[in-house]
Amino acid sequence: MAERFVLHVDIDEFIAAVEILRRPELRGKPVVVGGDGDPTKRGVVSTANYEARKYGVHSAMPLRTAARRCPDAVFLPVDREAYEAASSAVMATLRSFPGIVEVAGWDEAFMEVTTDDAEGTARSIQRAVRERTSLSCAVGIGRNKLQAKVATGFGKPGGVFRLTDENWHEVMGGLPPDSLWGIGSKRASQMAELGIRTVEDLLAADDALLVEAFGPNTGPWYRRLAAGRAGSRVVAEPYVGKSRSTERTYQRNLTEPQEIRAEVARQARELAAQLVSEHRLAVRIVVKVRFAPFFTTTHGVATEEPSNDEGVLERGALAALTRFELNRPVRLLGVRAELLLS
DNA sequence: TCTGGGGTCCTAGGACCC
DNA sequence: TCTGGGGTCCTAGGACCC
Repeated sequence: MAERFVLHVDIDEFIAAVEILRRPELRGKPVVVGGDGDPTKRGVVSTANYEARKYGVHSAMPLRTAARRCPDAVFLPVDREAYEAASSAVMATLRSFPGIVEVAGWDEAFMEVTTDDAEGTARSIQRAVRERTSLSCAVGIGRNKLQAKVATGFGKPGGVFRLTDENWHEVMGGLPPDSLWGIGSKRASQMAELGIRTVEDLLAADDALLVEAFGPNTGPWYRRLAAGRAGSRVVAEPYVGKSRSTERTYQRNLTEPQEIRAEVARQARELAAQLVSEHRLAVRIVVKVRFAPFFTTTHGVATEEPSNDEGVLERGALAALTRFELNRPVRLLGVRAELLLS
């Protein structure tokens, strides 16, 4: 009997894999992609391949740390366009299967399928992706997005794993809460202080305690995560963004107010051009300043009217900038536009 | 040791209104 | 002298994800 399943497809070491496809001589060597490819500069690892991970290199690690842990690694710059092209090829392959495909990032997607052989379907997907893109993927099988997403982690690399109500408790019960999709390390530490050290503990936790610690919506939602019963429907419609932003970390800290203003103005104009090309209008402009060593604040202003005019965005950003006390060195500046939802 | 860039969603406090 | 309670909006910050 055909049943409904949610699958989660996740390309193995996606960015590194795309790079190695066009530089076959790198296969088998440790490869780290991040920043502009110079590991002496400010920047972090986007993806490391499995050879580099053996040395303890992982995503979001500072490039300098990665270089120290694995000095022999090949460091490559991020090339968005190449990954977007590879991603499109993967998604087109997934859409060739019957069912709903929801893109969830460059290298992952959810699918809602109806089948009497979920594992067989997952294997067919893996075969098609490999044939058409030369990329390898893991597939998680669940009854909702949460189960499918968590399942994929057990299938990596290249495998298939099923996680449903039948085995959720057995597989997840003893794991720490940050094994769940939506709970990170900060929440896990806070939970540990409350005596919640496993998914099972979280499931058994007192609702009032969770509400007090994490808020009226988030607290109960965490318990649903622990039960493996959360996640929205799989939808094919592309997501309509609510904001657009640009930001930049400078290789040397900025100290001159004039230079800081010029950079914020430049980013605001760049953002305006992006909004024009997407036919979107900003209703609010928010400026972000990260002071050295690493302290971040934001201030925003409403635009006089919804707009994507270069002058309006620049004036808004500069107005927001006046709310900061620029008395310390600045390592990052950013401008975000909150968009009119039509 | 040093910590990117692009996003989303939730929370909490204060303003404001009835 | 003392001033309730609820709703909504705005704003900044924090957590999380890829």
